[in-house]
Amino acid sequence: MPYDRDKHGPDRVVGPGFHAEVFALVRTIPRGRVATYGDIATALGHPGVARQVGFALAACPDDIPWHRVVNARGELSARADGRPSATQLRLLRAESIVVDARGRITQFDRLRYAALRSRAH
DNA sequence: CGGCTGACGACCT
DNA sequence: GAGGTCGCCAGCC
Repeated sequence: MPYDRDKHGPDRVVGPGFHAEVFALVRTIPRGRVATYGDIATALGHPGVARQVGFALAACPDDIPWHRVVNARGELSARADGRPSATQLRLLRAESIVVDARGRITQFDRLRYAALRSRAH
């Protein structure tokens, strides 16, 4: 899915090129591992803009492993319809990541990609 | 200009 | 654990 400003908003958050930086970082998350929106924001030097990271991922290209990004509680974030993405769930399970009935990733702490964890300060 | 809205999150009851 | 508050940024009334 190509970037569509009308549907996905500005390709500019906390400065020009924010979306591209988010995509580049998400691409580094290994198969079978996950990261949080906040981890991405903090790693880019902008702790606190986790929401904007989510916004950016809504517009990401197909070759970005966006499904490996979940919220800080290790759950698949809800979409506009109030429910998590079935596609995200399928892609995660395809990587042997276990998601329980409430949408939470089992062993989240262990699967969280260390290289992107809160390196702020 | 003012208020509302998000694939969020840290804090406080 | 379940709720509520507030900060975050840009777009759109």
